[in-house]
Amino acid sequence: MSINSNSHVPIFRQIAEHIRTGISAGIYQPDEMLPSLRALALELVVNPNTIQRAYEELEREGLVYSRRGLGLFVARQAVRSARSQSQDDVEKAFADGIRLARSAGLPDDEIRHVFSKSLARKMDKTGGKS
Amino acid sequence: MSINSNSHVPIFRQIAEHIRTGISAGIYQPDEMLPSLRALALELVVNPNTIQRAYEELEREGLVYSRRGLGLFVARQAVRSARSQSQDDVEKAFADGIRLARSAGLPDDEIRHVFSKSLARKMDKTGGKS
DNA sequence: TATACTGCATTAGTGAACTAGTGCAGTACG
DNA sequence: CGTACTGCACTAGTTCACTAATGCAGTATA
Repeated sequence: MSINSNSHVPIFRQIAEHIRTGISAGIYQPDEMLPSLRALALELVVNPNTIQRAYEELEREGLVYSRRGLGLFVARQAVRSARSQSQDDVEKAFADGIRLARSAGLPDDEIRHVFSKSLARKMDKTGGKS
Repeated sequence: MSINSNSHVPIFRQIAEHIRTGISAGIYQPDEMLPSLRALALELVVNPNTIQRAYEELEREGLVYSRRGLGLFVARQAVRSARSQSQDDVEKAFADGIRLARSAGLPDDEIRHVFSKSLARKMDKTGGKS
C-alpha cells in the first residue's frame, strides 16, 4: 500500500478508499481485526489521527466497527455496505456529469454516447496532479 | 441570475458556469459585448476581481476574448468551444465514476445499469450544502 | 495492580483556495 | 487633453480542509 502525498486527494481519503477496496475484494474478512491506528500510522509514516479519520469515514459507511481498547473490526455487512456505498458514489459522479451535460444542452443521446466512450477507454489513470 | 454564497461551489465558478450556459444556449451572440467587470460586480454585489476570475476561466476555454479598454466579447467559436468544454467536463465526471466503480469491483453491466438509473431520474437538484 | 496495547478527544499549526481593496494601463469621445 | 469608461496586476485578509502533537480512557494479560 502506497500513499501519494503529491496527489490532490487527501491522504486519509486514499487510505479509506484502499481499505474499502480491500474489504470489497474480500481481503479483510468479517470480524477480522484491522491494523491498529498506530501500527498503520507507523507503516505509512503518517499521524495516527490521519488513519483514524480514514476509519471514521469507513465507520460512517457501516464498513467497520470499533471497540475502544480492542481495535477496529470489519463489519459483517461490510461487503454489502461497501457495494452500496460505492454504488452511491458512482451514482453521484454520474449525476454530476449528467447535470453538467444537461445544463450545456446536450441531448440524452449525446450523453449516452459520451458515457460509452468513457467506458470504452479502460486504461486511464487520470490521477496525479503535481 | 442569483449567486448562492452558502454553496460549497465558489462564486466565480457559479458565475462562469452561468455565462457558459448562456453562451451555449445562444443568449449571448458572437462578438457581442458581455457585461463589464464592474457592472456585473455591482449587480451581483461581489468584487470585480471575482468576476474577472470567472471571465479568465471562460477565456482559457476559448469562450470569450478580451480587449483592454474595450470590454469582453463572446468568441466566434464560442458555442463550439462551450460544447467541447462541456463534453470534456462530462467525460471527466463519468471517468471518475467509472474509476470508482471498477475499483469497487463492479462489473461493466452493473456500471451501465447505475448510469441508466441516474439518467432516468431527470429532475434532481443535488446542489446546496449548508 | 502494573504494563502495554487499543481507540478517541482536544488543540494547534500549515497551506491553499477564495474574495476583496487599491491602483495602473488602455480606449473612445467631446 | 480630460473624462469616463474598459480590463488587468498586485497585495492582503479570511476561511477552511488537512495533518500533526499530545494526553485521556478502555481492555487484556501476567
